[in-house]
Amino acid sequence: MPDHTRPPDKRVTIYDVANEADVSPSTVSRAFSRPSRVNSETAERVRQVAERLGYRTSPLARTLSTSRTHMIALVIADITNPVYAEIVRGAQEAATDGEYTTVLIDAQESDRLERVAIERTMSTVDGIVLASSRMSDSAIRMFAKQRPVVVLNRAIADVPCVVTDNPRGVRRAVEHLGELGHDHITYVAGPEASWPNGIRWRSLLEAGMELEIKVRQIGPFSPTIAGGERAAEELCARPATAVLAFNDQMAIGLIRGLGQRGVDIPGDVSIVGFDNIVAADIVTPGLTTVAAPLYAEGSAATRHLLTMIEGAPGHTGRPMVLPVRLVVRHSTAARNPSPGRARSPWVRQRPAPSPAPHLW
Amino acid sequence: MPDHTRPPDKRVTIYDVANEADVSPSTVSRAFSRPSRVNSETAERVRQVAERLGYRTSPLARTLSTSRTHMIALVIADITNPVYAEIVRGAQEAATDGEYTTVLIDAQESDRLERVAIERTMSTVDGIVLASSRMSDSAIRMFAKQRPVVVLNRAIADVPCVVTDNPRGVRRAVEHLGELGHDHITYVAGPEASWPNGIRWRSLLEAGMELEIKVRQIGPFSPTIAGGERAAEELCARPATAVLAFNDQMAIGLIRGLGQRGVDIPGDVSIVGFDNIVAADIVTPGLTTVAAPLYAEGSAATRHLLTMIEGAPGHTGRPMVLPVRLVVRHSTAARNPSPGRARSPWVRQRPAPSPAPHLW
DNA sequence: GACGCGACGGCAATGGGTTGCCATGTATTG
DNA sequence: CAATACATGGCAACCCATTGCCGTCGCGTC
Repeated sequence: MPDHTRPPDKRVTIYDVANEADVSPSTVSRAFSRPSRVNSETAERVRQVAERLGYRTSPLARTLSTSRTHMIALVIADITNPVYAEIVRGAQEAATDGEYTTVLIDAQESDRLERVAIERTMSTVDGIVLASSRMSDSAIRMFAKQRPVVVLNRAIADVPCVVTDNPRGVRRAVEHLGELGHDHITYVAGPEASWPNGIRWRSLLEAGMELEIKVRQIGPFSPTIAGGERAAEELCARPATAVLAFNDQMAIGLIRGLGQRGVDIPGDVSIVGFDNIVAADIVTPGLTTVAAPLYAEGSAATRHLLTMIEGAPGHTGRPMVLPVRLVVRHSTAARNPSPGRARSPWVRQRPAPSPAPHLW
Repeated sequence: MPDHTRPPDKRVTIYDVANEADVSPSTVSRAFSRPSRVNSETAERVRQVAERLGYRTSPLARTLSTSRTHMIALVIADITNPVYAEIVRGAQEAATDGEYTTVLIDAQESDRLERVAIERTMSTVDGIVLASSRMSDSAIRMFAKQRPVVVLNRAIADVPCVVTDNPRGVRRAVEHLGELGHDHITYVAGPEASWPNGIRWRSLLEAGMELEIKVRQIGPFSPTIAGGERAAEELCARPATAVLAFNDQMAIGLIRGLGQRGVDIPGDVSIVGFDNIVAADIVTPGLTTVAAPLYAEGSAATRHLLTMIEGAPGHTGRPMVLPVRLVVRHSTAARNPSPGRARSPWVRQRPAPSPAPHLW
């Protein structure tokens, strides 16, 4: 007789194992979830039987009684933005290490979409990482009341946060531009709902003050390549020699938009971005940018979330801040002495070439 | 007396509602999940009471009795590859429309990681979309036996598949290169475990046969920019005038790698990629590439999966094939008549510049 | 008036672990 | 040797909604 396993249409439960191993179901349960609570020999026997029967613990059933789903939600502002790829990786890794599964939510830059998606998912997850949330502080706090929440790239009182050192990043960028002779920097703003956008601008104000460099802001624009291209248009109306863009995608849009209008980069304008996405190394000229430890952001935030889920207080004091560094490439150069065209640095204005073929 | 809701530490269940509305729990349950099965007035009353008490149906408990989690897994080969962004979006949208939640799994180009992640998650989801799986056919079939599975970018007998029209895409690329005077095309291969890699090569063989263009293959290389750069090295040893790369990332790596070695693109070599990722429009020169309807891929696969979950047979006949188109940019040009340097088209070989600053 | 049928709603089992509490037996301590 | 402590394992309640099955009741029909 080959094997007398039970009818294959029925899944194996702790009761089956219990019968077979001659113990009670609770012992089987404990053998897996709290081995210390049961005699090691018994535990071993149970494990053997379970193995033989092909028993797999049902996470769903476990969930019902423990009300832990062992899932966390990772909410990102825009999956199309490559910055998030590494963040997601970092988060996944940390989650997997902790035996948690990650549900990814793409908010598509919409605070409404973000909110409804979270509402829909919240009851199914043990905690939430909000990466670059576009929601209001109060909305976030409301969620934080119902589930452990860690916020990434944003500082909110009373909610645990992980941020990068924006002030320092801006400072380094400004110093760099200052050393190149620029005495005026234009900030190309991203979404108003974006916290980094605000702090970058404020940091720029401050750094400008200290280093005696004038600053101004244009925007807001959408934090995409297209947004950067639109910013390029506007920039033409109010030329600048040095630009700090909210992020790399906008910076790349600027490079393209300005390039199409015959503006030389970095000859006429120096451009600095944020994030150091892969494409920053691909554009011509290579983009000088403030790099953040993306992977570390994702994993730090997630690890912190997991400790909160396990019951830790979730220290809400100062946000955890991660270091940044300036990556210098070729989109920044010494300020053009602009011989004789002080008022309007960009005199030549060749017609834009036919628009590039476009995406689906 | 302000309000006499039950102690706030306890969540509201159907039993609470049942008590309050003076019906049995089953009626409450039915009032929500099968309104037709209960008197409309009763249903309305129940709904009112539920509303007043702030009752929220617990998806977890529902899951246990229906054994439907209303979640699906979306497995992608590499979240770092921008192609997947749109696929994920399409899938999310379709899933959300069907009231399903998506669990994203990044396989990091590893078939082992892919398998263990799926094993870990399988019992928690109602179905799986496998986008560009790196697993073996048999592994996939095994999963398909346990849960509904739809495979994207790959054709496997007996498993529902969604693919893009690779043969046609390759054909168009070859025609394009042929028209430009190229009579020899080098295919730069991606991962051997990648199904599109295989079919693209076979399609190239076929198209070359018909159009009397010689073809050869080098590789495999990793399907990344770095992989393309390595391919560039190897390509230097065996020069070509026209290259078809497995995907855009490799094509971009080729452009950079060859460029650093002084090879002119498209003057000396024409390059065609696959996928039409955003960066294809950003490199210099713009990359000619075969574009696929990524969003549609994701949503089609997911919608099909959902119908299977709802009990549909999951037609496993021919795979569903989505159209592609060739996007011509500036990385392809008429074949250089190569005056006097027929044997070795790339004579000038300037020293590579210092390596670009690198990522974190 | 007897019978049949459909609408409505309740009972109780089900899904599969988890865990507080108690009982038993063995080991340690004074 | 009595008394207390600890290690083990079982009992049964619990998590919360779903659903097959049955009873009741009102209405229409022959």
